[in-house]
Amino acid sequence: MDKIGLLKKGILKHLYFNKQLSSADLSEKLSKSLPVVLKLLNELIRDGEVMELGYAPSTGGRRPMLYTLQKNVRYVLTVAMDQVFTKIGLMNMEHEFVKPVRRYDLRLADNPEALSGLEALIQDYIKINHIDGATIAGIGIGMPGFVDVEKGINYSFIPSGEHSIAEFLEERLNLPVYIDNDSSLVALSEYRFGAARKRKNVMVVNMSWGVGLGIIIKGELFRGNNGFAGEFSHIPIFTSNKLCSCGKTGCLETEASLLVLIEKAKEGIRNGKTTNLRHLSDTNPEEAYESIVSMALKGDKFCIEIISEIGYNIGRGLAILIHILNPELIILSGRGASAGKLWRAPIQQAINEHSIPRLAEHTEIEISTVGARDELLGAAALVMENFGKDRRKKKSKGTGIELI
Amino acid sequence: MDKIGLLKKGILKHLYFNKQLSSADLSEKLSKSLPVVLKLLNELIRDGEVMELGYAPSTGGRRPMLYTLQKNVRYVLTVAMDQVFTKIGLMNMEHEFVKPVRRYDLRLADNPEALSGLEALIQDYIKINHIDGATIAGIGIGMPGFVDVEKGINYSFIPSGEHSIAEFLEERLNLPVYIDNDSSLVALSEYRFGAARKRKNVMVVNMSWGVGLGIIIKGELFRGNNGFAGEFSHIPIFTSNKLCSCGKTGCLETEASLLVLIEKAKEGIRNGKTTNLRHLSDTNPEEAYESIVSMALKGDKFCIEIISEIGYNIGRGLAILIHILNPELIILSGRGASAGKLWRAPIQQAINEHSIPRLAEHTEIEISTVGARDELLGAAALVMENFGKDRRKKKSKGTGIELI
DNA sequence: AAGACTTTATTAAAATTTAACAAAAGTGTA
DNA sequence: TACACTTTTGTTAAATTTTAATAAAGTCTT
Repeated sequence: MDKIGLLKKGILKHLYFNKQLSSADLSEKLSKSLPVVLKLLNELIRDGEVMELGYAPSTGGRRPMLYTLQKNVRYVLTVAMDQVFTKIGLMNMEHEFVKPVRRYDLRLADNPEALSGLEALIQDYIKINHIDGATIAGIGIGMPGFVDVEKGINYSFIPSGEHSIAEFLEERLNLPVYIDNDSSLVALSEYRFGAARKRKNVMVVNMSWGVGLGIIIKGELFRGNNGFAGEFSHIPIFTSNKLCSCGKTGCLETEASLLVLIEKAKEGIRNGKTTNLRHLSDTNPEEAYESIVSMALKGDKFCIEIISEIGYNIGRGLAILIHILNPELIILSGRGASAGKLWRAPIQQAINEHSIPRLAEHTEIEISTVGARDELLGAAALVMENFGKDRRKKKSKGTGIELI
Repeated sequence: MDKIGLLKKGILKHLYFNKQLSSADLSEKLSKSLPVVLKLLNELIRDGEVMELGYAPSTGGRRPMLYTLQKNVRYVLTVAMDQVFTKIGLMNMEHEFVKPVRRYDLRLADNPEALSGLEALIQDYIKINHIDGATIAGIGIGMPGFVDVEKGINYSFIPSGEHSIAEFLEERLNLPVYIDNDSSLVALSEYRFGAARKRKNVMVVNMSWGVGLGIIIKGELFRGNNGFAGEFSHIPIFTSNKLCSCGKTGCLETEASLLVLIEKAKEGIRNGKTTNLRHLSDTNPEEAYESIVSMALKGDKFCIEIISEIGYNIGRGLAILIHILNPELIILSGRGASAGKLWRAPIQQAINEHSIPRLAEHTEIEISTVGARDELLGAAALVMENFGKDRRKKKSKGTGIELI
């Protein structure tokens, strides 16, 4: 794509994340001069992509014209995968679903056909909803596992050999495709639409069957050297000998995931603890978790207790994060955020006990309110994040050559 | 300073870190076009700051002219502080000392006069060595404690109230002053001159009386939100009840610093362990540490054992780092690096036991060879890192204003 | 050894930024 | 309330920078 095309996309990207901006705002965000920005804006208006919204109140001088996106010109196809289900939706430029989200069965574990299966689902969704490819900015896919975003490979699921999943789908679907780890996308949606907006250094904990971590550093998603950063679930901090799914012992996950919460609840019920909690489903952890939370929110002491235990353990992990990365904000997000402020006290307690006060007092703790929509929204953000970026990798040359 | 002045400084900065560069290299590093870079280079040559070095070998085309700095035109004043001593030196553009390094007594703990004391030392050094301020690019100071680089405040030592230490010294000395945490500077010098050159995501462990950590992320020193990132010493990962200097228990430092090594050695001697180690100084930990290392390097089994124990504990901490940040490289640096490869086996052992293999295998472990010069060198790098940067903070404006 | 391809340096053309100015509003003072 | 002064946006003109074109110097392939 040519240079000014990329710039126009850059404008659309910023308007996507900010709803309305003045030419001066865009000039600053794009590091381009006002004359250029205004020229491009007028072209975008002419093409029906952008519209004038009216004047903003003065901040002490002439009032700026505000610009916004035309709502129904471009869309993003979003995909959120977990171990058993794959959800697909279509969102407009105002972060709303314009076609109903569909939930497909697609098992990831030990499924050599996962990739072609995924392609078929997307094709199906496009076909059923009569989606015109020309209106699609791109496809964003969130998936569990070790994802190397740059190589486009998932080392845990969706085998694709040495080939890029993203490139494979791009060729088949003829649309830009971006993939990322689910926890990273939860973090991205908190950064763009949730409690982490405009913040620079934020840790987003994805409380779920494991404990994921999305890291925002200097206003960008940080993925580490191979895209594996944020493996919070498996930091070794316990001396109990519980075996973890990863083969080690002492992982945070063995004492602090929602699955552990369910285990504790079941054990309590077996041991005749005083609680209103009744039988919990063995096959549907989602349901079991929601029962525990709703009981806890109604004041059930046992449920509150076990949630506190989990929270305290999470807090121990967070204390380590605070020491190493000194973030301004930690957000508890993902499925587990529905327990809301029940987490706050035990987490804060653990942080107080295990951190240097000067550090802890500079880090806020927030519970996410964006919730379960997070991952599909994050996948959409992933697409728009890359909108207006040149995908071609520039070859790096060595410097400091020998003198002849 | 005007724009082209900053650009020229930018050229000098890159030549400082790279010795010799072609115009094409500089064009890429500065994101400026070749014609501009060549114009500026010619001006710098005319002013006697830069010289042509000759042609580099061809890489398949016309040979590029290489440029380098004139050696004795500009200097950097470097200061490295620890709890009791302050070292000051003067370095040229080839990272060599041009005046002897002087060691001054300056106690930091509970010293309300530390700041004026520091100023006096620098004044003294300038005076004694007849240094012409006009030739100095700036003053870089490394110091222990919680340092907020942006505010220029050290919250642990060198009380300056709410005022900036850097600005205070700048006014008094009439030279640009930059301060930073000692471990950050060790990391910076590894990044610029040591094993971390050209790497993007590197953790540099500063093995000393505590365990510091300097974090390089995306090719830049990462300091966290308040400059407190890298408090590796106090991550809570042990269940032993040893009280730490910070008031908590279980800190890495209580089981993994060089002071602990000395303690273990003394205890061993008291208990009559088989070792060639004799009496260790109670007042000079530096000397005690060096005795242990030299014995270990000669093959003393007991010394090797206790070094291994410390190494293993460090490794446990590193395993956590690897999970969270997925670095490409971890460097063991600082005072403790003199034990060299003795660290390697126990650290690797701990990492193998406590990390997911897929993660661990992507992270190299290196022992620093730069060694004790690190901190003064890092302070010089800090000055040049900021050379050619506009120091004025641009005021950030809010976006997304309401529509009228 | 000739022609195709690379890379750097110089120059000319195109594009962008900066600066200057005009327009529209707020602020302060008599 | 009128009028001068400051602030901020939008437009036009001048200056600068970048991109493209071209020349120069060298490597590589057949």
